Amino acid sequence: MPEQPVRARLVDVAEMAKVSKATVSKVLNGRQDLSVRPETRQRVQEAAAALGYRPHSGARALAGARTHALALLVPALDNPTYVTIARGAYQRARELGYLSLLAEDFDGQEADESFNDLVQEGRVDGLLIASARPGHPLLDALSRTPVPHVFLNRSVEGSGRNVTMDVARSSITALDHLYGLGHRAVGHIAGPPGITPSEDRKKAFLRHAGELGLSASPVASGDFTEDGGVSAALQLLRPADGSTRPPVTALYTSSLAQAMGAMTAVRDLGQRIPEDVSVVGNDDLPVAGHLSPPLTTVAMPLYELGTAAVEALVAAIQGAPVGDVVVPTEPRLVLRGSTAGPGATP
Amino acid sequence: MPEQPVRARLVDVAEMAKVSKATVSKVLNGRQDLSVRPETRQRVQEAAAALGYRPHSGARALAGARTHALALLVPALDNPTYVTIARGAYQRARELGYLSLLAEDFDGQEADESFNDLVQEGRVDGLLIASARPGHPLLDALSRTPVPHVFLNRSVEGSGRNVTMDVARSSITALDHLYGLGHRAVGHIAGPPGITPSEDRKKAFLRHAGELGLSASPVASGDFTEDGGVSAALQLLRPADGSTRPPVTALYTSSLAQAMGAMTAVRDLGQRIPEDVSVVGNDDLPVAGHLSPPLTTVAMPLYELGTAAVEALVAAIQGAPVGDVVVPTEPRLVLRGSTAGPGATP
DNA sequence: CCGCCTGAGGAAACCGGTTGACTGAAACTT
DNA sequence: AAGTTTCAGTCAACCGGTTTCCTCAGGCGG
Repeated sequence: MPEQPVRARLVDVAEMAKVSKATVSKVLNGRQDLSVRPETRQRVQEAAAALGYRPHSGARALAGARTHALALLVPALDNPTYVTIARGAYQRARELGYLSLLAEDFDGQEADESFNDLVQEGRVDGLLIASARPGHPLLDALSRTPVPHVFLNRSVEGSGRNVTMDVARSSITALDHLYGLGHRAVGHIAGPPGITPSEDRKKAFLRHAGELGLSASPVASGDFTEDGGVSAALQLLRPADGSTRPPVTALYTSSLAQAMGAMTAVRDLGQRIPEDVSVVGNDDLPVAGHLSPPLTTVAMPLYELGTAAVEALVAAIQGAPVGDVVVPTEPRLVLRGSTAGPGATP
Repeated sequence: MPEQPVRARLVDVAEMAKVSKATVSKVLNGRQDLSVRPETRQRVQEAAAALGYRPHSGARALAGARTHALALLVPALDNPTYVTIARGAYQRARELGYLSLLAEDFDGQEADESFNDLVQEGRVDGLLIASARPGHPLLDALSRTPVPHVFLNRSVEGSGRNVTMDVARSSITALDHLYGLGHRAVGHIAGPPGITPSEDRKKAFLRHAGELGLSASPVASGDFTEDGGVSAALQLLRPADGSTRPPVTALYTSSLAQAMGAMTAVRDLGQRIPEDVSVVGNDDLPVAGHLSPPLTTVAMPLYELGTAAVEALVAAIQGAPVGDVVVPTEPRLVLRGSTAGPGATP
């Protein structure tokens, strides 16, 4: 017969420590509004530990306290960028006594589902939203049923609760590197219109291209996927009439997947990387080192973005005023084999 | 002042429909132990819809009913294999009235955390475990505090609750393809020892290699990562003393990442793909099409694995006897550019 | 006409915590 | 010595559902 080591409850701890439920609750939650003798406090803590006591999340949530859970909404989990962010969020949440759940929000389609399941059913205390874009159904739901939240990576203008990285700086870093190698005609593969970090990266790219006096700095947009990278790259690399060589000697892409697509496109056009065309990707992830050639990237502080977003959200839940946050860590160039001077010999 | 459109509660619905809480609860949960007039039923349903009523998950959980949530524990989220599985699980869970949460369990390190946060705190009704391996701390926790669960992909011998795919068939599919192209010396890159699907794939590989009478069928193990693929490939490709050519003309890998690593290794040895060495990967995912050359893979029914696991778990939660399940969908070869006959001309 | 059954729904206990109001004893004032 | 604080904790209501046991009204058979 399977023994039933029933979960220890608050009363069990109380009984064992010879105090009341109230005292146990207050001690374990570290509340100040109660004075306890150190020895009592210790008895309670020992009893809780001995019984392996874990408060029932439903009961806590019900009693008006919080669930101590957050949810991170990402647009696509097969984009490892978000996995890194999620790890940072999970870890930091844990340190702050929260559990971070992960939900995929395929560009808005599942937003209402998630919102209902997680917020309306009272499973979480707040949302980390990485899937925002203009007109996203979530924005609507949030205005109808307010719940603590922050936007990360993709910001929402005027929300006053954006947690972002210095994406402008990433364009500058990439461009400076390519310029230093001698490139004077550089193309940029941007993300879909309306997605903030992508727009910002693009603006910074164009501005800095102007500052450096590049002879050409065309931009093409595409999804953050491999396919998006392929088609955008083909636009940028198509030789001008009468020429046989691509109009740019280097590409800087908005995502890692786009960089992979761009590399495919370059090769399909019979060009070599990096001899004919250099490629720099955005976001450094393990795969980058395993492409051929290994991809030079701009490493963004993704993990820190996750931790910073959690910190901001938890502060908001605890009543602090929110505000826009920019993760202080600077983008960093990771030099690999996909970049070289224009016309380099193999 | 921000209006507070307080969540509708059960009583609100009851009031609006002019019935009692009990009736609303029973109607909405579709219980049979109550007879209601169709018109009453309808009034209740309309009221619930009008108020946008969603039951508070904590309250439900407390009241002894279930949380209607499951958790899927995967060993690594940056492995897109698990993302596909997770999507299948999420979708099917939803259809069955459950919410599927996702938790990363870095090969056991976070298992206890997750178990405590999710199971002990009563957040979920059951676990989908994709991160099992011999000696995993979770197995221990499960025996101490029983909770409905199934193992997927990585099975646990003797548990009688394994949901798996026909991995043996995947080896056969890959090998038949390579054999058909003329390969007689094929190497296999397996996963770490002790991980069931990897062991099974390896055994099937060796058995079928024997059946086909291959002249060589060496196996090397490595992590499921790119690096694991590189080092295993280097072992398999090292020319025998006195030879200048690799001892095998094709490689079949246990994961997609390993295949990417293998491709890197092949190139680093100055060999061409597929002219000198063909490569077949396991699991078909979008990236496979964007490598150079595009990777031939054996597509496994990952999504279906997720759905099947959820079905098994939900059945278990509802008291049905569990049992081992093999997803019926067969592995399928996805032909791309990384395979050709041995010694093919470019 | 009375008792019994059945259909439709209601009353209230309960799940496991949290929380603000309250109490008894000891210590301190005046 | 009596009143007032402070300390250390307790009491009991409450959160929002679910579930078991009832009740009530009407129909039916005898």
